[in-house]
Amino acid sequence: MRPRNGAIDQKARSFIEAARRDQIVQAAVEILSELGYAKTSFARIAEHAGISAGLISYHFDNKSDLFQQVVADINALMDGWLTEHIGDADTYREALRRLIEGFVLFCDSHRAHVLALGQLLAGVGGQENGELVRSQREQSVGQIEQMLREGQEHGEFRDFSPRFMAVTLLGSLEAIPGELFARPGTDVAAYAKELSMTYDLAVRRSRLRRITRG
Amino acid sequence: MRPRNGAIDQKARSFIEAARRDQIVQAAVEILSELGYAKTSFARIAEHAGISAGLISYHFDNKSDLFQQVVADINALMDGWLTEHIGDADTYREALRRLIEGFVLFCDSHRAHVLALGQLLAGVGGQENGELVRSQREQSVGQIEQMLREGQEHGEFRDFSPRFMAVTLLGSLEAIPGELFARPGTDVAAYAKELSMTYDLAVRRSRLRRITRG
DNA sequence: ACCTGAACACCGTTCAAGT
DNA sequence: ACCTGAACACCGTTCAAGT
Repeated sequence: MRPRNGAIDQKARSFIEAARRDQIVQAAVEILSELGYAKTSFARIAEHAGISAGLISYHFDNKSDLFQQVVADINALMDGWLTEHIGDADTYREALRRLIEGFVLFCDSHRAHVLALGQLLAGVGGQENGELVRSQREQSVGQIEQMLREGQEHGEFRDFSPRFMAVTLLGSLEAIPGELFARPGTDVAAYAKELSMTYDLAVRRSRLRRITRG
Repeated sequence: MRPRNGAIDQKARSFIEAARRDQIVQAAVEILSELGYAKTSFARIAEHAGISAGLISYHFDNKSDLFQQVVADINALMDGWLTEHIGDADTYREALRRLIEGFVLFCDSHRAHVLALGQLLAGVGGQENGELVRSQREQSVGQIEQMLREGQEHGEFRDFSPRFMAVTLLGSLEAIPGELFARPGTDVAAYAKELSMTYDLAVRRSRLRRITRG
């Protein structure tokens, strides 16, 4: 029958199927970033990719399935970028700095991807629509949360709710694509420095209580 | 002391037209918050309001016009709430604290409104779609930016780009509705305290340099 | 297996027609 | 002025039919 399409678990796909899915996702990213969510349709994606609209439905269960794959692919790209950027930081404080500055640089150098992602992350109200999108976001929160918690356990960060701080930081990060779009001339390096410094001030132990170190 | 909230250019409207528009906006808020953006259609809004779908098009130029009115109305509601909550704060530091905690409380006590807003703020990529939505956001950024700049001029805050910090803070604030939706049992009062403390740490002058204080 | 194009139900918008 | 319901072009999805 038809290929099983569940977005997340990588089912074994034929060479041509994998290629088609990549092609469609790529076209979706470009249309989303150029025309925005409202004007993004299967017809336009298909036209841009030089295929029929029906073929998209053949390779993806539905619109939501396609968009979830888009989000997953961009997240994977970003994850690789950030992992490489964080590298072997000696301290959690340094890792946090690199995470933040790395994210800003990623936004700057992948504007189309990050704009498309912004179009899709949207809200969290729709129940069935963004099920997997929400779980992707939950994963991002979880990764940041864990880094913050470990930093606390190593005595580098002050006492705060890691969950709360992860949500707060992620909010600040997700505001960046919109800002770069609204003000394309933004000094990205300066923005990155300001953001990492701001969160360094927000999470560090107070001077008075910082006794032990290293 | 607060900037005027230009709540959309109020065209002279008849009593019945104003009532209909309010009714339609109200229905849109409920459908958006309950079903999410994807499932929100004129047909469903009209059914929920007990009118024909054509009547919505009669009172609003188009879908975008309706949604912009929804955003404007919710923003006006929030603006009133925050203005009252900030009140006559003695210092900018205190005003910032009240702004942040007031916003968290607003999100908690107006979940439907704030969820609907989250569905609409979405991305910034679509060119014609969210024109006024973007300008509303720009206005929010501008108001926060001005408060931060004045706080700097009064020597209460450290040296940072007010524009950058406003965008960063607004990002953290806009992450709240999603978090309250994802974790309805969140301790809202504690969240508010953590957030205001976090930004207090982020913007205050360093202990060493804080000499004068009026 | 892979892909197209027609068919279907639904969408936002328009508009002739009613009050 | 206010409102309806039919008509229109477009949407996502399905599916018979082609390779």
